[in-house]
Amino acid sequence: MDVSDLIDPLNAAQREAVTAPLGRALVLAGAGSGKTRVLTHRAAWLVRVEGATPFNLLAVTFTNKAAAEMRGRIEHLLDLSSSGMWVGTFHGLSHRLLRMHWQEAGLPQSFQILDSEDQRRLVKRVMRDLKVDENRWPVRQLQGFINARKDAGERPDDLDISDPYMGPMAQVYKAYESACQIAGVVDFAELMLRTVETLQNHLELLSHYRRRFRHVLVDEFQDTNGIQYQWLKLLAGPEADVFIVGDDDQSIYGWRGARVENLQRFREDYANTQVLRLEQNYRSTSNILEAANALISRNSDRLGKKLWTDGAEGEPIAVYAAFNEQDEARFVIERLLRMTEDQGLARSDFAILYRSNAQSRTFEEALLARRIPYRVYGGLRFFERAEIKDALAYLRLISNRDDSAALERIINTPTRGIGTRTIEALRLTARNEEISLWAAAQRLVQQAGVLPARAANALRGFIDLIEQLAAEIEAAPLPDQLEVMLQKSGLRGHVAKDQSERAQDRLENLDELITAARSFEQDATIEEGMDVVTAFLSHAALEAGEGQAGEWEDCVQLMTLHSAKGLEFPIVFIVGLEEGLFPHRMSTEEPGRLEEERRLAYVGITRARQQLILTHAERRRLHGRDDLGIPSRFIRELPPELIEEVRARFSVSNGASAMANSWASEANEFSLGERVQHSRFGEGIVLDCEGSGPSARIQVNFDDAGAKWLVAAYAKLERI
DNA sequence: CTTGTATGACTTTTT
DNA sequence: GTCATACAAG
Repeated sequence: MDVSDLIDPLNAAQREAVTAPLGRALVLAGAGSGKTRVLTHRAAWLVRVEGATPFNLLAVTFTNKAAAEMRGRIEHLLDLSSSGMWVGTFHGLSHRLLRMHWQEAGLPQSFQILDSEDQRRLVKRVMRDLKVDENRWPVRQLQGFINARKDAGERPDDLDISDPYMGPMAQVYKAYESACQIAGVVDFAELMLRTVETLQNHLELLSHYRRRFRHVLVDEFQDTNGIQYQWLKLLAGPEADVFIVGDDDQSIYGWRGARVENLQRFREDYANTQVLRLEQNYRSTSNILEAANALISRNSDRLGKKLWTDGAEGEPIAVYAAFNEQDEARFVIERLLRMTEDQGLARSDFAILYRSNAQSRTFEEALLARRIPYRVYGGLRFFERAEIKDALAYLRLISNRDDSAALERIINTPTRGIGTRTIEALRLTARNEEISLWAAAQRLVQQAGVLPARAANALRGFIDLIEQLAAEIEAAPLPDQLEVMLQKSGLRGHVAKDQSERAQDRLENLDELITAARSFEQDATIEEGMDVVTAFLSHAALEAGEGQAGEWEDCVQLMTLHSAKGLEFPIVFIVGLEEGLFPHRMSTEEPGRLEEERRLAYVGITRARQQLILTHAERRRLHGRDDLGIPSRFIRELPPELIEEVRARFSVSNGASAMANSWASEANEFSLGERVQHSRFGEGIVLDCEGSGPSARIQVNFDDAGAKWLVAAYAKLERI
């Protein structure tokens, strides 16, 4: 590919970014401004024009999906089928470094990765051992605390143990850390922190990588947290060429430790940073863009950026006030069906976005009832399913007997007569001797009289089982290892006898696991010195897989606003725009968190290419109770001239919601289901309304004359 | 030790 | 409404 092919498809601003002189460049790239394109073209430019080799590049993002896309596009631009490029996620690349330098990192060679669930279990275990009151310090909170400390780069010794509140938490952190070390496991945050520490403590390694990675590229920089920033600063030394791309307006992961300030900090830490802005949007109509601009302009402390387009104005933004969540779903689906017919759109052109996962259910039910194929993103992923994790825990234990987290998971799964008393005894010994549960088990089995005979026998049976499995499957291909293990451990039988219709699903999942192992063994490139089991287990933890199959099918897309980031759709519905839901109740108190909610709304709006439809419900059943919904402030913050109220109705009987709706003062006044009288057609029931102002139309099902659409301004309907 | 029922919590989520 | 956990009974 020619260099001009690299440059020609770009606009002036993009071109300036791609061809920026070596040094530090910060690209503030608005939604839909072609940031991924700029990043990948920059990488190709470095190789083509600046004389870099792919070997000199380090390109980092957050998700596996984004990393895969980035790699694919760069390789395509460079016409390479594979390369020595380090392109990946922060965690994936850290993992790679730790595998290569496990000794320097102080880890066992076959260390394993704890996912969030494993981590929570282990934190809980540690808290019980320390007799920390779980009512006062909920496990999740402690887990969050530990991760937040690690994300900030802090170890227990950096904390104040004497503080009455912090103290116990710091102790749990410390005990958790040593439990991980004994078991030879690391959590996600540890991957980052341990990498940073390893590089800091081994300057020869650091300078090796700095010499190698002369060009560092980072996407979604606004999502970096403290430790990731440190990580980048370490690897991108003073000499490196650094190219970062981000958008402060799309920072929606502050609650998980992301620090937008890192964008500013980068400018301060790296002198002579060239700041470039990409403000031309190629995605959305100008109506959509203007709405997004108006909304986000209400936030303070922005780095400043205003999106524009020379595209068409497009449709106004439709706002629909539903009575309840069923009506909301009905409206969305009817709209959707009508648009597929009228405009020849595919189902996959529609996205339904919501604030929280619980909202998907109503839409799923409605779609199911109409037999419209759909796909829900998020939810339980493949490698997170209980039966899969049980199976993997056997592999973990076989490959590392000290992995106590794995042992606890399966010591009595399937049930083999090892109960809490026995496990309690193991823990006591393990804690006193500072050894793993496995070592404790061996010790207790050998010492007669410590355990009741029956428990000792059961435990011996378990130890023998693991040893036998280990001997038997050693050196076998991975899928065969799994097969033998599933059979001999009794896990498959255990899953099969679970009497619910889910048993079948679970068995299929286990088969799917074997299939996954087979294709992994065939396709994956495994680092030198890493055995295939370790690689497979790491893969399972780092890439938990999709939640649902069937990506190829043409279906309506349902997802949270968070998971929509980075995607785009011709038609976008944002539903549940009510105070308390979106912005979420828990984020309305602090101004900072409210602004993050607003950015989330901004992200949602800018997903839409052609049309944006917003809905809110007056009543909503949430957590099993009925709630009255006030339309979200985010609707009010949009310029009224860009909005078309599809039908705003007032529930006259209800003072609170009528007041809530008072902002929509020009809307017509009939409710769905209300009985009305017409001079010619007689009595009927309001079925539907559309539009607002003089052109508003209303559909009434008359008792005698049947369903009719009427222009509200002329129909002179009277409420009965 | 297993099973069933009561209780309470309950944004967002990638790695 | 649903999920996970806690506790009591079998």
